[in-house]
Amino acid sequence: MKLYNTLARKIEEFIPNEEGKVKIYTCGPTVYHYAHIGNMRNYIGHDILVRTFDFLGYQVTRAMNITDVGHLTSDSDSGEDKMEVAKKRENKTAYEIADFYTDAFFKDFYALNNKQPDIVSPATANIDSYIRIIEKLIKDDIAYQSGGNIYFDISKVQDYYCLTNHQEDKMVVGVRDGVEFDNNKRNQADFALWFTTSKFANHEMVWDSPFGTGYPGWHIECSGISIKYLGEYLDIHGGGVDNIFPHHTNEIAQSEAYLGHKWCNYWFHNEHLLDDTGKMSKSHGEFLTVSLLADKGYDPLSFRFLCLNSHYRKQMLFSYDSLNQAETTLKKIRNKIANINDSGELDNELYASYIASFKNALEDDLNTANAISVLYEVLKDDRVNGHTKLALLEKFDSVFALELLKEDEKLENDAEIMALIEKRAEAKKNKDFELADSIRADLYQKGIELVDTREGTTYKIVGS
RNA sequence: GGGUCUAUAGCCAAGUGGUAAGGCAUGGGACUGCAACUCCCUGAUUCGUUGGUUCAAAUCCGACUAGGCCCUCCA
Repeated sequence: MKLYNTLARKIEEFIPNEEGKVKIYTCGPTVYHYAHIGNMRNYIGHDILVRTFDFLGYQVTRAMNITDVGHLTSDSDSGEDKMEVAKKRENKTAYEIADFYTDAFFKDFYALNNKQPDIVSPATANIDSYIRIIEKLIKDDIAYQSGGNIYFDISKVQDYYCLTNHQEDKMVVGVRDGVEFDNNKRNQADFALWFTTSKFANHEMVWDSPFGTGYPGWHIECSGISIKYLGEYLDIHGGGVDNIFPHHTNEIAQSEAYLGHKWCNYWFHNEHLLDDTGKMSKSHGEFLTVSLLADKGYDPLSFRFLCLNSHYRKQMLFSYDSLNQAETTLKKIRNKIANINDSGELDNELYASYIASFKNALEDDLNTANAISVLYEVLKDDRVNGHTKLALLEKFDSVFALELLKEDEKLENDAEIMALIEKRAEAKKNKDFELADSIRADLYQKGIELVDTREGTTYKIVGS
């Protein structure tokens, strides 16, 4: 299995810490707002990673956090907490906000057929882990207290910028609005591990700690949760590319300073989804969620398919045009598969050969576009009998998760529909096409589409 | 300013030194009473521009152009 490793800035052979097992950590959602489809592309990327390891026979353990403790809008003393902003906006408690958006997130997450991570844990449920790490860092003189907060001193670690190649003296402070210089820090790039009440008057989410009543900084949660549930040695840690700096950089610094050894070997980053205004974000452009696409009549799996047609490390421009294409194509594929007769014995040779092609594509840094090409080859290959095709497609779909073999639903009024189909057949036989067409049109109005085949007429739900 | 990534047909894209996969759309045909579904046929003398290396370059190197992302909230 070859994977691009951000830490090495190249594609590398994946070697797990423990043979046959892989531990994966995914940076989860912040839950003060809806997750848009750009966020979801990242989770689809991780899902393909996990399912590929499943397919290859690894035993996967994956953890994901839910960031339910607010993040500041700035790193300095000023700025507002995002959860507090959401509270004002929606007139709810911070915990109500977090619950609401967590539910919304998972609704969309599962609509895309993403596998449930083995461990999902909210930031607020692991405060003890963060305190343990921070205490050790203070004891080791790597973290320090200043202005009521605890900061991580980046000058105490070797190669702080290992993920990015940044040169400190060339960095610009406050490139973005709302980011200000924090005078409490010893070094410009130091980051907060713990905030105390001195910084925020009405902060609802606070906990007691040896450093004062307050709340954790926004990098410590992932280290804390990962180490707590996945142990001291992690195989793969992932997220969106914008997490590389500072979030993942800081995670490496604090985790390795705490553990005293290398922590995670592979860093997996998904590129962004763009719209015509640039990076898809919560603040500009059309705020699109999976639920909104579903409301517009799209199958959420069409979006998944769209993502699989591209590569996770390539920026992808979202447009309705491309989504429509994806939806059409996915329907065609499902139709073709539905027309395959489950005949013949399993052809072991052809089966193995196509599985190998499929595996090759995925092992090449998750080349899903090529894996999909293998799917087309199977569909078109006359040498492969129906039974073998279906077996292959089922196996492929364990990674794609596009419900390629979804059975058409039988409706409750099946008998009624079959009677009408018979009536239409009779009418066609009598060349009464007016009646035949009106039956077809009526059923279409009710959401039932008739499909004429050589073997007779069947039906399906319109749009499926 | 620094770091980093990308550029292949109308669109999505594969390609990692040996002469441009695949899909969608388009156009034509078969099937059909007409449709839908399905099937067959149909596309790039050329890979952002420009130098160079090589017998050979979309692939390697340099320059340029355009765009994205990061530089302490962001997937």
